[in-house]
Order: sequence, then C-alpha cells, then structure tokens
Amino acid sequence: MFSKACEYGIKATIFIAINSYDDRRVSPKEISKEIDSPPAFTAKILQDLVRHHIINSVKGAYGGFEIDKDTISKIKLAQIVNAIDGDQIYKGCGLGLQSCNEAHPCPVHDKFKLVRDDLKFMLEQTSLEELALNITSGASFLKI
Amino acid sequence: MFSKACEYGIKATIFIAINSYDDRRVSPKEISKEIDSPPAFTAKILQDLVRHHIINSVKGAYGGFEIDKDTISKIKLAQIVNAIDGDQIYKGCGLGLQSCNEAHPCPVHDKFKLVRDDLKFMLEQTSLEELALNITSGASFLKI
DNA sequence: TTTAATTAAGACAAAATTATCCCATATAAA
DNA sequence: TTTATATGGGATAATTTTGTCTTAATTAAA
Repeated sequence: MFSKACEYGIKATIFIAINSYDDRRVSPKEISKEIDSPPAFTAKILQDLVRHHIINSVKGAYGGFEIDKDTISKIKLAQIVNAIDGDQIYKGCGLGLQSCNEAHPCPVHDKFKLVRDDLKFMLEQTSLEELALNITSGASFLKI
Repeated sequence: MFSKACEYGIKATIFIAINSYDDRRVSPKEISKEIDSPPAFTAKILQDLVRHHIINSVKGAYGGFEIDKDTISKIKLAQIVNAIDGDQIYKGCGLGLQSCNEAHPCPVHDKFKLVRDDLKFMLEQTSLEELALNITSGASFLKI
C-alpha cells in the first residue's frame, strides 16, 4: 500500500510526537531502534519530513527531532503520506491511467472510487495526536 | 496501490476476456498495443497469469492467449491481484508490521481495517466478466 | 573559543522492479 | 515433413527504491 519510506515516516513521526509531549528531542538512532528501521535511511526520511514542515530539527548538542506540541493535533496522516509518497495512492486511478475520471473511467473506476474515497477520508481525518495517544495508552504498538 | 505489473496484468486479462467472448486469441503485441504497456514485459506477466491458471496460452500458429468463456464470470479481481502482487495489500498491516492484529495492533490498525476490508470485499466481489462487459458496452476504457 | 554532539547533504551500494532481447520449444497448416 | 507463427524461458539492462557511509555544517556547553 505505502512505500517502506512512508511506513517508516509514519512510525517515526508518531514516535517523535510522543516524545515531544514530554519535551524530549529524539535522534534518528533512537527512532530507528524504536520503530525497527535502518538508521541512515530513516535519517533521510526525517530530512524529508523537515523540508515538508511536518517535524522540526534542532542541530548540535542536545538537538534532535521534535514537533510543536500545538501542531500535533493539527497534523493529519494525509500530510505525512503526501510528503513521502505523494497523493496518487488516494487520488489517482487504480489502474494508473493518467486521465481516468467520471466521464472517461477505467474498468475499475466505480468499484475503486469507494475504496479510494474511504482511504482519502481516513487519511485526512486521522490526526497524529490520536495515533500518538493510542501508543501512550498502550492500545497500540510501533513494532513487532 | 498496485504494482505496474499488476496494473498491466489486470488490463491484459480484461482485454483477453473481451476477445475470448468472440473466440479470438490475442498476442502480447496486440495486448500491449491495446493497453499501452511494454510488450516484452507484458509477455512475462502473461506467463505468470498462465502459471496461475487465470488465462490459457496456445502455442504455435493461430495461437495466443485466451480464457475459457465459462470461467470469465468466475474469475475475481482478487485472483489476478493475488497472482501478481500477492495478498499483502488487502490482508497485510498498513504499516508493514508482521504480527499486527486485533490483540497487538499498529497505530493505524483500526482506521485501516475499514479501508482494507472494503478493498478486500471489492476485489473478491468484482468479476472479470463485469469489467469486460463495461468495456464492450463503452462504459469504460483501457487506455489514455 | 574549543569541544562534543548532532543534523544536513552528497556520493555510493544493494536490492527490487520494470523492461528488453534472444533463442528454444511447440504447433497448425501447407 | 517443412515452414511460418506463437509462447516459454533465460540472460541482461535500466530504473527506482531501499539502504550505507563519509564529511560538512551547526550549536550548546564547558
């Protein structure tokens, strides 16, 4: 469904959010240990998320990655996915046709529409906040 | 969502079905022209579909690819997707966790469940027959 | 101001996916 | 039986994705 980079990106962002609630900055090393991902590759993805203004980075001693506490509830899953994988997955044609639309649909267009719109709605409604709270409450897990 | 190979595979299978209704066998060349895909790569995918018993091949002069008319209504989209991409997309965890389940869910598990089940239901319910008929009736298109 | 810690960036490498090409194998028809 | 026409399969190549490594740039604290 999503690329590996996107899976790592989502998990990393959740972990950063959890720590930001406690005013703790985290490093790519800590993150990759927690979400079970390759550290250097994860660092690249974090750079990407910084460029997309989803997370902040602070260089130097006592630095690391963080998210403004106020924005955690405003960040939606769709922003993270869009930053890493683009929006084709929840906006594009299921069979990859460039100009697939209601007037000129691909064979699976109508069937897919429901699924794709569900996905789009879910990604746009789900906030980073609720995903982070589900971890801290012990209701969900980031690895294994 | 699906791999390129899977997109080509779905479109190719639909085109073969349409022609099989008219007792016409088609070649990888004809198929790739019709669905706008690379001929040699398409041929590989067709081999895969033959091995999975989704389509039949007939070698030699007047040969080509075909599907038993009787089975066209029995073949579901899920079989084609499963043959090429496997079932992870509609059965696996949204964040790629191997052991994600109700008891030990990933952060997006519940949110994703709905979407993934929708996708699964759609793929398992949609028959090759209806996709092919949508093309022949002019209601949908295989390219551009 | 120096040092230690930390992210940024670029080059590079490995693996997976996408794509091409050539030749073997099979088959219908002449 | 020969020939023309197809698919099957293996080798190879290009591209994209995934992953690593090294060095530069930045910054807080000693």
